[in-house]
Amino acid sequence: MNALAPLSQAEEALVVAVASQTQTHGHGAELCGHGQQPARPRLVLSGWASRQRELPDGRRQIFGFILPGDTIWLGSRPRPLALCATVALTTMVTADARPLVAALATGDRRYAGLGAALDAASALDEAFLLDHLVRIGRQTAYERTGHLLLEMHWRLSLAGLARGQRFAMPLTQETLADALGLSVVHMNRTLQQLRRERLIRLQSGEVELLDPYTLARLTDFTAPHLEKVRGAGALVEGGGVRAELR
Amino acid sequence: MNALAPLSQAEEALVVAVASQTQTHGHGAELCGHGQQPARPRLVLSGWASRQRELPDGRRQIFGFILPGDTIWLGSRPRPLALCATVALTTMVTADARPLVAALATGDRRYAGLGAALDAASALDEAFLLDHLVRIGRQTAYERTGHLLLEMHWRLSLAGLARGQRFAMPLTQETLADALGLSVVHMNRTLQQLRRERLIRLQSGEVELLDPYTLARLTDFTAPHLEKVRGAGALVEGGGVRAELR
DNA sequence: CGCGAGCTTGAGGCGATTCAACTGTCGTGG
DNA sequence: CCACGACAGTTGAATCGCCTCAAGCTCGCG
Repeated sequence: MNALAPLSQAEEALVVAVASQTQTHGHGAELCGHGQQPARPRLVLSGWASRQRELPDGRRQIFGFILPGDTIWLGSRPRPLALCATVALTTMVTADARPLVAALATGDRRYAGLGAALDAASALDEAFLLDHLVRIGRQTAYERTGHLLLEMHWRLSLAGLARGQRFAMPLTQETLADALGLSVVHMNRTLQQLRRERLIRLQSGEVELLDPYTLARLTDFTAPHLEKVRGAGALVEGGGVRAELR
Repeated sequence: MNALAPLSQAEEALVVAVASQTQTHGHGAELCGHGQQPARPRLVLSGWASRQRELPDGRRQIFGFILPGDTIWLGSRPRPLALCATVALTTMVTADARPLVAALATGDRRYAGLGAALDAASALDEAFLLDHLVRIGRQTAYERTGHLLLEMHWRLSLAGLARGQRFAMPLTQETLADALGLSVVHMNRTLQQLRRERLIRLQSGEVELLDPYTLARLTDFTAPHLEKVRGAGALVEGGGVRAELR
């Protein structure tokens, strides 16, 4: 989170304090039903979730993934993306984030960094949504898949959860397919093609990008511009204090 | 706009005043380049625009359409959707909306309705983005097309720009195709199928929904819930004072 | 050991794309 | 007044990307 805006000591302390009050969600648990407000705002400490919608006949579209370090339902106002069905894809550990909301609500300027970080996160969410639309609307299965993997790597790197070009990716091919608008079978074949061309390694829930630059060129991937997302304010890259996420 | 939140007389007066200072944009004009801030916030009085992104090889994805009554770049903070390339699809007339921004910036409670309407509009924008993702990711060409037409009708009705089941739809099939992730040729054939099955009429820029209920069922369309979008505050449906848009 | 979930593979088919040509309707200018 | 080009829409034919159905595989786990 301090990669999105520099946090003061007071703010970091607050985050660490919040992280002591945890809750565990099993695989498949609904963190938020479609439409109604979720139980309470949460900070994700570990595990992956998806925001999604299902059609009456069973088709599913995943809007995006929630990764460790992300927040759920922490915006200043209700937003459709935050209100849609949110489902745990792995077992997850989350923390009750009400203290963060309370701190922000005071309007205390000591927590300005926190507010900036949340605004940046919300802007990033929206940017990912646009990328996702381009992927699904105008890219081939091959491009979509590579592009999504690069995005995941970028996000996890920002959160300090990637080791070089490798990262844990606990999603099934069915889940990836539902995110990318593909069938499971074609998802499988597409991943195999990426492996065959030595662009990725993928086994037992771990991805390695073997040639990220080529992959980025092939899939037209460019990393988000953090400066834009941060707005005019915070410009300093955050330090390394995120032990609470590991 | 007062369909999204009840506006006071002062607010309506402000909107009308703004609408006197107009500017005309030709077909194809860029209202906002990709990435950088647009010249200034604007209120659309007539004409359609699209928010879009283009890939280096020429493929184009349209994120959504901007209709008369919509605002451009009026949010409280920079948001990726508002920052992406915005192009006039017809000739447009827009008004300089800086007075509205100024009024909001005063924090004056007399302009609370205006703020609520803009928040609601922004939430609606995001909701449309999610619908768009489902369309493109998980619906057939036939479903996508019908669904989009229903959405357009709903939006135009809200703005008082539909006459019953009929409305002006000044988009080319190429534009529709780029929104729905289809080729022009297939867009054409899909529209013909909808006509053949007597679900729509479409000629010389005017659409008529011949059987909206069947169409909604076939395409899994449900109108947005205005109450949710409005937040807890404004609940009263707006009146009819929108002469400035006609 | 047997079961289930996820992954893999083949075969066949449909939906959507591409290429290419043709039509109709404008507005323009000779 | 008509020739002209530009543009949107339409149509046919061939092709391909992706889907569906179906079966077999692998692995972890009770």
